[in-house]
Amino acid sequence: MAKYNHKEIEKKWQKKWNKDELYRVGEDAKKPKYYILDMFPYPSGEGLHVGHPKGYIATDIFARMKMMQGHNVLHPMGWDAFGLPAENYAIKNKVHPRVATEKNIATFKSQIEKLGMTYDWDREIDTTDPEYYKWTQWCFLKMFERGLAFESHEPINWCPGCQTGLANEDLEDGRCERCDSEIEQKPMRQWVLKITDYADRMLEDLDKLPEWSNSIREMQRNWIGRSEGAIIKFDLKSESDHNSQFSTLNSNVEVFTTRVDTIFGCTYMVVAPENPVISDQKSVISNYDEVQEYIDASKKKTELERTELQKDKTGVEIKGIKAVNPFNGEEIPVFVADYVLGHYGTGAVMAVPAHDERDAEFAKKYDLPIKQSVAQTFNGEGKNKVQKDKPMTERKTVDVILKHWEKDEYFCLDWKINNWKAFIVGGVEGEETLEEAALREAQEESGYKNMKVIGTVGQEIHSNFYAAHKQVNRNPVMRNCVYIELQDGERGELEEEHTKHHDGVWVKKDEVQDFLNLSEPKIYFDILQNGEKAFTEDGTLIDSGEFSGLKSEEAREKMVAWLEKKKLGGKKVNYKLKDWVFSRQRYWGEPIPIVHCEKCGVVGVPESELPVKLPEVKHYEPSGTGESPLATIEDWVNTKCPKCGGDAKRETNTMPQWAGSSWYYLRYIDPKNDNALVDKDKEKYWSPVDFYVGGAEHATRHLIYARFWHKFLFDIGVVNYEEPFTRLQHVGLIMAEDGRKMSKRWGNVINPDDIVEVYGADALRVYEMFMGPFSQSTAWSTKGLTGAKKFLERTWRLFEEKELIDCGGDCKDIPKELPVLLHKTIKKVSEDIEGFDFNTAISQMMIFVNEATKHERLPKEGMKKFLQLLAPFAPHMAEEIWREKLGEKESVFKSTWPKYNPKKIVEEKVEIVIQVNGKVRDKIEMDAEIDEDGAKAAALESENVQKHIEGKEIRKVIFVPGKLISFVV
RNA sequence: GCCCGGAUGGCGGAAUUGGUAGACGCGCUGGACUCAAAAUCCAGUGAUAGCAAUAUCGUGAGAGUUCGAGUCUCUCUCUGGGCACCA
Repeated sequence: MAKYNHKEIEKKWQKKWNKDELYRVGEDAKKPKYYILDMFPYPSGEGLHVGHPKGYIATDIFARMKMMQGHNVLHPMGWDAFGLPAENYAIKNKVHPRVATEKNIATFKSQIEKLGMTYDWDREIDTTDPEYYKWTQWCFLKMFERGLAFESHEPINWCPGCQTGLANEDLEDGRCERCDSEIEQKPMRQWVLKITDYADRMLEDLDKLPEWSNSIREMQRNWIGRSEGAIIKFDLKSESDHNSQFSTLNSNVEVFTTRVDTIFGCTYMVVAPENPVISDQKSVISNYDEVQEYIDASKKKTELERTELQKDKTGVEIKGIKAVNPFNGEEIPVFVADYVLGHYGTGAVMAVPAHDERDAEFAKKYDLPIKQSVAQTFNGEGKNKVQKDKPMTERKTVDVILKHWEKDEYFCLDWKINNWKAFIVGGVEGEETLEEAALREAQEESGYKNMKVIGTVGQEIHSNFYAAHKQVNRNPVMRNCVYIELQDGERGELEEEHTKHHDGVWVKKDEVQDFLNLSEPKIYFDILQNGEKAFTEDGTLIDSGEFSGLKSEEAREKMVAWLEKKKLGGKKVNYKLKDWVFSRQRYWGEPIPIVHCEKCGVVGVPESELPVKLPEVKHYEPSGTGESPLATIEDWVNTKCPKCGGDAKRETNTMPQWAGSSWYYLRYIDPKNDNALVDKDKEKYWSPVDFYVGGAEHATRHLIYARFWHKFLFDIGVVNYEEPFTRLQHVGLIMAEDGRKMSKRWGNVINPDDIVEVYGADALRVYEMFMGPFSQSTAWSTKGLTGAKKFLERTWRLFEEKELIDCGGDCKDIPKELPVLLHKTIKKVSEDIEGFDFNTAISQMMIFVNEATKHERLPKEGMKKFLQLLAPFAPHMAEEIWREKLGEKESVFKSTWPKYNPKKIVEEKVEIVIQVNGKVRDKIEMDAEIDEDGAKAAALESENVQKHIEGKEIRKVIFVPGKLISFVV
């Protein structure tokens, strides 16, 4: 052995491990199993760049440690190979996608193998292999049999670039995720999977996944977008020509709302352009042409345009009809506007501009009435809390915002008792209007004479509190606010009753918010400055008939019950998640195993005839007519109906790329089984996937689909547990050195093959794990890579140049700090690999190597343990030293992972920090077990501590054993 | 707009329950070796003042709690990600 030659070593051990079948695994009841999984890659034509294997390196390190800890580890790899790029490449270069795919897989595999991975290649899978997609088709048939896969003619997302329909999950900001084309809505025949049937279960079971990050669970919750509300029927009335009276039509419109409690504030209704009520009522709509014109215009807009213009809401009143609010019988106008979406809820909403921002915007633009029905509510806290045994009184008050006659200042009251800081507030008496009361109060409390009422500010607010000085509850105080401007400074004498409790002060505009200490005046002043926004939170119902006075939540329950009793609607749950549009009009995907028979209709291909193989075609181009290229192959399309034997045609749509990846992790368990998707016993042994590692971009696509698919397989008894992935970890990207994403386009791609050639696979592995926290994205640095390489070389030299002393477990003549450090290192590296904190694990190993380098003689046993820790990170180098230098007979990966001895990481002497008033003044070495008195005595001997304590009294001593002692003087 | 993260030296990043901020690596500076360079090794490296001991300041900004705050609370700024007219 001499110089560290990575090229020789790495090739040598890769060959040897392969030959010895080191990574082959089978079911072994004696060992605990561990299934660790990488998200399998799409084998693109560009090959891997150094960022791609980051996750694979991490799982490999993890897998190796688990192996050494005695687990039976399943760590497989495969290819998600159906998809558009291969097909587009085929179109361009006239190469069959199969050929291009095979070539790409070979490239990927060779790149991955050079990194020294533990993959069991006997279990390799490829989603484009008919033996694999047979089972994808089988899953589809099972869903079809249970009504979960069905044909639909609803308009779907159509990508004009890719010439295919897409699922919602394939869009990004209204554009095609793949080619960036603007998406159109196109009605066409589609296969759809009823994923919404599983929405609630997918939502609930997120709580069973504590080892998933909160952020991804939150993302899934948002994507599923469950909202609970009510359906309400509004009867329609039409205007008769003669007397402009409205008469009841035998028809109604259903709206969906989550805020039925605001319904007394509903002042109009809006239906989506797609809502069929418009054409149904054509005969009674007096401006039908205008309405139709609006609908046509909004149909021309793409979804993107409709949402991009979201600030500017447009709409047209549908004249000749009115809707009737079932709660109060009010007749309200009906509008058509494209801010209401056809595909969500019922495609119609009750508009409550006082309590919904979008409705408010529309109402302001078209000058529609705004009517408050829910009051913002404050409840007193502490001393101000309502006391049940004291009398309850209602009271109506007005807050007065009084502006100075020439300066930008406002008149406020500084209360001597209560410490309130507020505007003038007074009761509204008898028949007084708000304005009259405000004017009277302003004059009484301020003494100024000439003032002008400008208008009211904001909505009614309710306050519930206990007024201690009167010993009654104010329950509620219904407050409003009036804005008044002084005309001049003429002022009379103030009566004593108005000065004894508070002083009047002028406060500059910018300081008013800081001055005020009560919520209600703050809200009013904010509205005066910044304009009014709809109040969209819960509160107390007002002007809502029999429901007045209820809290929003209680009101919703009672109102839904009322609707159900009267058969005018009821409870309803809606989801943002849409059913999964599952057919693609492209070639390179799994054929959907369905035939269309003239007699029998849609018939599933019998299981015995699976797989339905993808036929050879001359052209892969999409037809553009919404049919897949398969439609042109007559002898494939024309077939016999499996039911009646008559003429039938095959389904020519193919499945989306997500299909094969929705269940692939199950096939690794039993990749060659021809009789079942997976053998039941094997499935029981290996599943679930204990740990799943991959990119965050799949949080709402692959991971939604796979969870759905898995739950379906659970329901039909293929798997024995409900959630496929127990622990989930995201890989952070590796950016290029210039901070941009690595891409052919920027010319900043680094190929791992080149790095392996120059620096070695081990250096690349160590570097990528050392770059930073695993889930964080970090820029590549070739300088940083040399640091990793240097660390490996220093480690190599340790075994090359130092004298290794073989003295059993317990060496007397070696530096005593080394065993302590070793056991600390064992602890840290083991825990950090488990937690995926590789950067700190490596840093700890560096500390160990730095210390060991200082000594000439090292304990052999300890150094072996260190080598075992290093082995998962730098497997080739570790194996070389283990076998060739230390002469071990078996692979280091067959050795047993070292355990740390808790007793050995306790140091005898520790540095105790001495603080005076929280500042570090000295550090003294003491016995680790020293008690407070001992530490205190030692600390007080320090010169520097004495200097800071001198002449002062020690008031308190805080002692943290083994850490610090702190004096407060 | 809403929901999650994040902000620490020249750079990547460390820091159990609040308890020595800057571990480890890169870079930089000086030195050793060398005819010289590379490689390697040794020392130094948050800022300011000082020969030094040491002192003061310092974890995006501002307030607060505490003997003590990168860590906890509130407000704000910037930034990454997700969702977005979802009624």
